[in-house]
Amino acid sequence: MTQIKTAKFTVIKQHICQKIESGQWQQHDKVPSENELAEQFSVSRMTARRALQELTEQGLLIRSQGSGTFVATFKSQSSLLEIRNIADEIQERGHKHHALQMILSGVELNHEVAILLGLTEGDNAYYSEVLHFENGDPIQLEQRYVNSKLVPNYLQQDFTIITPHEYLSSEAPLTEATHEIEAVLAASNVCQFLAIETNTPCLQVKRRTWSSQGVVSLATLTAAGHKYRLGSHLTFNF
Amino acid sequence: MTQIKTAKFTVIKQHICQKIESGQWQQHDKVPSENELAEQFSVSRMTARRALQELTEQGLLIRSQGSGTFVATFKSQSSLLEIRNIADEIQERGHKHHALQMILSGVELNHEVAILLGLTEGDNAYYSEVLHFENGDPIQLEQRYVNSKLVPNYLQQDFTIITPHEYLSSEAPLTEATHEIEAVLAASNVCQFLAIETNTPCLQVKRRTWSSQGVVSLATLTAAGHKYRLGSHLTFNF
DNA sequence: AAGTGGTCTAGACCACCAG
DNA sequence: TGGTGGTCTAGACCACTTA
Repeated sequence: MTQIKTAKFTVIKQHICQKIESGQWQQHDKVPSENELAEQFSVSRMTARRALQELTEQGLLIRSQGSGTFVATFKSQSSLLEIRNIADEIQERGHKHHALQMILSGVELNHEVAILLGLTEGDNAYYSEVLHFENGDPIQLEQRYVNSKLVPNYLQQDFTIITPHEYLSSEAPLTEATHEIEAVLAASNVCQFLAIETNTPCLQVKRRTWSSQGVVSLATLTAAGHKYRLGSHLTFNF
Repeated sequence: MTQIKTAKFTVIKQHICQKIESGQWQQHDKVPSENELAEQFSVSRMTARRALQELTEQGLLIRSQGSGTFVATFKSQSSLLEIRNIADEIQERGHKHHALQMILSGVELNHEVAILLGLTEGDNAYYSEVLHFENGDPIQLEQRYVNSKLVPNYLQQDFTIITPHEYLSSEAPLTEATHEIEAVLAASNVCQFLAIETNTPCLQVKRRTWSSQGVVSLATLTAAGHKYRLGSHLTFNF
């Protein structure tokens, strides 16, 4: 049995999150100062500070030198701000989703992917390529590396009946994700899959997802620019 | 004379950025360890660590416990989850921002733009085109319609010394925004401004912003795909 | 003037990865 | 085993805000 030790700053973060989530601390309430938290949790000020700092970066808190730390405003929402299942999105548009599983296999990691997955060059992982269709029209190619240590049964799935995202969410619940969005000209084989001309601009989203155990998966989602669009809606309620 | 002191960790960050950008440190090269940087800059390890940490969060570096810190892929990157001032973003990369004001005038609204601004076809509004440069390289074209009722003095500004975003934020604080992101082939005149070939894919962000009084502005931000990238970092603590 | 956050130091112990 | 990053401490000085 491996007992994973929870860092002290994580305990403090969770404590603050719980206060906010439960409503005990409302928007724009003052939260305890670094010194108060340090004393309360019997840690150094630097450790209490880190908890406040990270929650600030995550947008839950707002800090103001000289005056204090306050609960931020809720909140941003959008398809970019949440990780959606493409099948659900398509169905919500009243359209029909289906998928083709092009590749599903083990793979030996190169240096770059290994580092991004938190593994080592030469380690084995899983790789899948799934093409998603909306009303019979190919709309998105999903190329995905999966950490085989965290999701050992990935190769036994049938991704024509469940999306990789859906399966991964059930096996290793998301705790964190990063997106990088670029406009690219897709490789010619990708263009063939998507049934577009080779000089069509494509939106490419690289998504890295974490569970509490570490990096779960590294996905490259490519879609033709004229068929697909990302949206986000932010609100700032002062 | 106000002398702004640069924090030590910022100096180290800029040094590392410069090494990467100049090509002295290539992708996946190992960068100096915390201890090496601490000695080199005569700072404590915690300070050197902070520089590496923040650059990692910004996506320029990748860290791996036990093996070291490595250069990630370098591209300009901006966050999707907050509305940032492009001049600030560029300065945080240790680069120099400047802008050219191509157009600044009154304009009669067509049907589509009028509706998006919450006005009526034929109403007058303001229109600006500003080209943003990073280290002398044209990086983003900003085309913006502005609600003249909410920001009456827009035409009197000099957008080479303050960005439209900065000015609008001071005049009509943001309460809400929407983004739509697409990959497009830019019009030929836009390509000329951005100094790119006409078949280069571009990231195009359409941003509509609200203040408490209504729709403030409608901006189309176009950037070359190979120079610019959008990023977001999500956490799920709840 | 007191309290707050912002920066920084000079140590420490640990877990992990390499040779 | 030695180097790396991850966490943590117990101080310190500064800039800023509020009273």
